[in-house]
Amino acid sequence: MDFYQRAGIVCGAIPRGTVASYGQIALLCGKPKNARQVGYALNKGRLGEEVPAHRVVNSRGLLSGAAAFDTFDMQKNLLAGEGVEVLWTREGWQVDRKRYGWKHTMQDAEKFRALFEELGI
DNA sequence: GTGATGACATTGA
DNA sequence: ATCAATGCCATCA
Repeated sequence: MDFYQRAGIVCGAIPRGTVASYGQIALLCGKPKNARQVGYALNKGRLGEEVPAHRVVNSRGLLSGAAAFDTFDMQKNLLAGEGVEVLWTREGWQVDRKRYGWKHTMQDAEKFRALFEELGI
């Protein structure tokens, strides 16, 4: 499904040291309602090894916790390695989206849209 | 085809 | 702020 190709591209475009939400990815893929599919795609490794799946969190900045990584705290460690603060809260491992959230611009969205059209996906 | 599942999001109490 | 209820939609069984 082309949605997964798009998701792969968008995830790969998340800047180092920032995180993006599932909904944000879905939105940039042109499918605002496919947040769940983004998670599904990342889980099965459908997007390939080189895709930085650890930079994707939910709308509240919470890490998945799912063992899609080798160890449970792998995602946290990868983020910490990029300078992202990951805090242990009542909810779980969490990052401050105000500070580390990817603030994509309108131009970014347009760029992706154009790219997808060009690739026909 | 039908129904359950899920790394989600939003809304309303 | 917190929690429950809904909506969502591509996979799978």
